[in-house]
Amino acid sequence: MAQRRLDEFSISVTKTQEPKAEAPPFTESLEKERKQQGFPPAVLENLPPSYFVSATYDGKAGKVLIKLYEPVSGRIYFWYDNTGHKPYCYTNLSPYDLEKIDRLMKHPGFDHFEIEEKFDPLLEKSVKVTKIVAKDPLAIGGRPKGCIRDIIPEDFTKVATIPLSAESIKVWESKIKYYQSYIYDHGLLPGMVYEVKNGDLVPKRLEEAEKMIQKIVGTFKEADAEELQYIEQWAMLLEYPAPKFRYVALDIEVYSPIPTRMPDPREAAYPIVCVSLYGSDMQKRVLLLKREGVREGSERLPADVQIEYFDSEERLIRAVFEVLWNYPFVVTFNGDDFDLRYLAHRAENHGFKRDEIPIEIGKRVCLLKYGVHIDLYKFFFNRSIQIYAFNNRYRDVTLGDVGRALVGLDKIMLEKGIGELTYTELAKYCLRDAEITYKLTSFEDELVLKLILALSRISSMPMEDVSRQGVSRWIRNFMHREHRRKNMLIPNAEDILALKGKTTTKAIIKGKKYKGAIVVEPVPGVHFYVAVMDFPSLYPSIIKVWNLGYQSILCGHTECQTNLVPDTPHWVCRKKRALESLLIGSLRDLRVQWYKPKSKDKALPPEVRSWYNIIQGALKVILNASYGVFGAETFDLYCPPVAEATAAIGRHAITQIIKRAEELGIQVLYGDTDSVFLKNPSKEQIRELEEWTERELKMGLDVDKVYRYAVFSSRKKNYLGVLEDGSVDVKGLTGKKRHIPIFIKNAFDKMKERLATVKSPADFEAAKKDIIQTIRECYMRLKRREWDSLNELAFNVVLGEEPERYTKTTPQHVKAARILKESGMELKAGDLISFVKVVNDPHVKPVELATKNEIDVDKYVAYLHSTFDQVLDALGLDFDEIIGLTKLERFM
DNA sequence: GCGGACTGCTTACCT
DNA sequence: ACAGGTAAGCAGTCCGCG
Repeated sequence: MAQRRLDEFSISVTKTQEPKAEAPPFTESLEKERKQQGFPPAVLENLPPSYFVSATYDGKAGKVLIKLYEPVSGRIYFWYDNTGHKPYCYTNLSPYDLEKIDRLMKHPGFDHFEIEEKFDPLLEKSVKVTKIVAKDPLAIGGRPKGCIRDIIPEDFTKVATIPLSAESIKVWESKIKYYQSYIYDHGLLPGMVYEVKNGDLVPKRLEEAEKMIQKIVGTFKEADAEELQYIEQWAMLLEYPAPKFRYVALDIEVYSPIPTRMPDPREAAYPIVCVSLYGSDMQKRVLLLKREGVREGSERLPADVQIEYFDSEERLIRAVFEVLWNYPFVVTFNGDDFDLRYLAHRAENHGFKRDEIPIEIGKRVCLLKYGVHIDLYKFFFNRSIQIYAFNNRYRDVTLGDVGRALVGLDKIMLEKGIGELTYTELAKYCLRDAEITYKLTSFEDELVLKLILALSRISSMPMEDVSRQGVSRWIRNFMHREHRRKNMLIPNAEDILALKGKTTTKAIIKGKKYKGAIVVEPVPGVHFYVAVMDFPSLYPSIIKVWNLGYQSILCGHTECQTNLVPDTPHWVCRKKRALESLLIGSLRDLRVQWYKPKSKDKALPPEVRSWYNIIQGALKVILNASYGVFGAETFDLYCPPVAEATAAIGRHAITQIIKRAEELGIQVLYGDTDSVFLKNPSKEQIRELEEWTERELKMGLDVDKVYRYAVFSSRKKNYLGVLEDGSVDVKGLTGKKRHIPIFIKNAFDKMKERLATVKSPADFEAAKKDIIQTIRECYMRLKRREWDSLNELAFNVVLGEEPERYTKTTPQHVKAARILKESGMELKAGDLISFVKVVNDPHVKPVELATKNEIDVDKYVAYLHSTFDQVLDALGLDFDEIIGLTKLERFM
C-alpha cells in the first residue's frame, strides 16, 4: 500500500509530463534571446521543486553556485550563495600567535580569525582551534606558493618566541574543495529536491517518501538509537524519487590528414566535419560541414533524422553550442578529453569570444557553463562500476564494447578514413556513435543517470564529480560530511598514520602491507550437491560488529586494551562507536535487510523495484570498497591497522566456520575469504551452522547457492559449478579468461555446455565421451590448420603501459606492440594487443601481419592442453591419452 | 654454449 | 589511485656441465 502511494506521489512531484523543452534548431534569434535574457539563467526568487545536480565555485561572483534541475520545464536554474559563507581552514595556533605572521596578515586573501571549539578525534577530546577565514578559496590552498596553509608552518617557526618543531604546528581541512566545504556546512544534500523560496534554497519535503523512511526505520528492530539515526539518514537519501532526465548525447568527427591518427584536441588544427546530437526528446540531428569534392552518397538515413549542411564550420560550431546552452545534461563518450575539448579549442581558433563558448576547459575535465556534462567513458572506466555495477559485462572500455555488451549496439566499422567518406556514410557513422552514447544513458529507465544520482546523494558530491572520481573519493566525502556534522576536526592523514600506522602481520605476497584472506585448499574431483554458504558483505559486517575505525582502533583507554583482534596485538575501543563503523554498518544493514530483498520483491511495482535495484547496486559498489580504502595510502583516512584488523577478523571467522562445520560432520570442499563449500549437508546441519554463527560471531551466514555438482582441480580460485537450473559458474579457469584465443575458448565453451546437461553421476560417462570428442576435434583442426581466420588464434592482451616503458622484461604482447608501432600504429597504455604465436624468431606477430603457415601449431596444442587440464584432472581424464588415441587411429 | 632450476614480471582472475 | 591471494606464461639469471 505504502509503496503505491510513494509511486503516486513521485508522479505528482517529479513526473515530468515528458519534458517538452525541445532543442531548438539553430537560429540567430534564439541566440539573441538568450543574450537578452541574460546568462546565467535568471536566478528566481521562487523555484518549483528542483534537483540539486551540481555545485561549483564561481570565481567571478566570488560565491558558490548551485545548479538546480527543474524537471517539468527541463531546465537548469542557478542559485548563488546568499549566506555570506567563506572559505577557511583551522590551525592550533592562537590568533595572538598568528598575528605575528606577517605574510599571513598581509595576504590579500586573508579575512579574519574566529575561535572555535572542535572535537579532535585523535586526541579524543575537545580542543580550541583558530578558524582562518579567507576571501577566496585559492588563498587557503591551490596556488603553487604563498597559500595560507603553507605560510603558517613555514613562517611561524621563525617568529615563535619558544623553539617549535614544524610538526607541532597543525593546519586542518585546508585541502577540501570549497564547494564541498560549503555543502557540508549548510547540510546540503546533492541529488536531493530543493525549492527556492524568497531567494533562499530550502529542502523540499515529500510526505510519502518520509512515510516510507519511517516504515523502513521501523523494520530495524535490533539497531540501537545511534544506529537508527544513521539508517534514517541514509534512507532519506535513498527513498526520495529520481527525476526523469532531459539530455542529449553528442559525438563529433574531425577530419584528419593521417587517417590512423587521432587529431590533437589541444591544437584543434583540423575542421570538425560532422556532429551528431541524439536527444532524450527523440531529436536526432546530424550537422555536416560542406566540403569540396565530397559526394552525397547513395545510402539513406532514417526519416526521423534531421540532416543539416553548413557552409562554414563556424556556423556549425555555433549550432552545436546552442544545444550546449540548452540541455541540462550533455552526455559524451570521452568528451572530457576529446569532443568538448576539441569544440572549445576549435572555437577559440575561429576567434569566438570567451563567453560565446559554453565549455569550461579544465586540466582533465571539460564542464559546461549551463548544464551538466557526463563523460560516460570516465564512468564506465571506473573499475568498481565495471565489476560491481555491471558484473564485468563489458571488458574493454570502448564505445563499441560497452555498447555491444549493455545495449546490443556496435560501432560501424570503417574501411576508409573520415576524409574519404561520403556525407551519408559519415553521417551514419557519427550518428551511430551518438546513438550508442544515448542508449547507454537511456537503457533500463536511465539507469546510469540514476546510479550517478544515487551515488551523488550518498557521497554528497555533484553528479559531475561522482561520475569522474573513484570510489575512495565517494567514501571519503561522506565521511568528511559526517565529521563536520558532528563538529569533529577532520584529521590529517599523516597524523593518523603517525599515531596508528603500524601493521603487524606478514603478507603472503611480497611487497604487500599485511596479511589478507584465507583460501582453503580444494578437494579435487567431482562433487554432487554442494552448498555454498557465505557471509553477506563480510568485511562491512566486521567493521560494524567490531566497531572498527581510525578512532576506535588502538584507542587511548587502557580498559579497552583487552578487547583484542584475533591474530594481532591490536585492540578496539569499547566505549565509543567509530564513525566508519556506524556509517558502513548502517549502509550494509540497509542493503542486506531492505534494498536487496525488496529489489526482487514481485509484490512491488516495477518502477520501485528498478529504483531499489539501482540503490542496492550503488550500495554494493560502496560496501565492496569500504574495507579496502583503509589500506589504501591515497585514502584521506588511511589507517592500516583498521584494514589489517578487518582481514584478521575475516580469517578468524572463516576458520571458525570450517572448524564448526567439521565438528558437525560436514565435509568442507573449498572456501575463499567469506565462503565455504559444503558437501551434501543436511538441512539441520545448515541450520545449526547458521545459528551457531549468529550466536558466536554475531554475523549472518547464508546459503548463497547450491550446485547440482561442482568440479574442483587442485588449484585455488579455479572451479566449475553447475546450478540446479543448469546454468554454469566458471571461476578462474583459463577457458574464461579474456586473453585466450577464441579457437580454444570455443572448445572450452562446448565442454561447458555439455557439462551443464549432466544431472547425475551416471550421466558423466556419456558426457566424458563427448568432451573427449570435442578435444580431439579441436586438436585435429589445429594440426590440419583448419581455422576460419587468424583472428581465431589471436591472444588479446592489454598493454598496461606505453610499450617503451617495459624495461625489466619484454612480455610477448609488448613484442607484438613494438612491431605494430614500427609499422606506424599509435599505441598507448590500455590498448588491447592481438597477436599470434609463430615459429620464427620473436615467436609472436600481430595478427594483422601474420600468415597461416607461420603459425606455431604446437604452441597452441600446448595451450589447449593446459586450458583443459584444469577440468580434465577432476574428471579422471588425461589430455595426452586423448590426443594419443587419435595418433593411434591415424596410424591404423 | 646449453638446459634446468629458479626468481621476477606481467596479466587476468577471485573474494 | 579500494585491498590481498592465486594461476599461468614467459623473460631473464645463475649454475653446472669434463
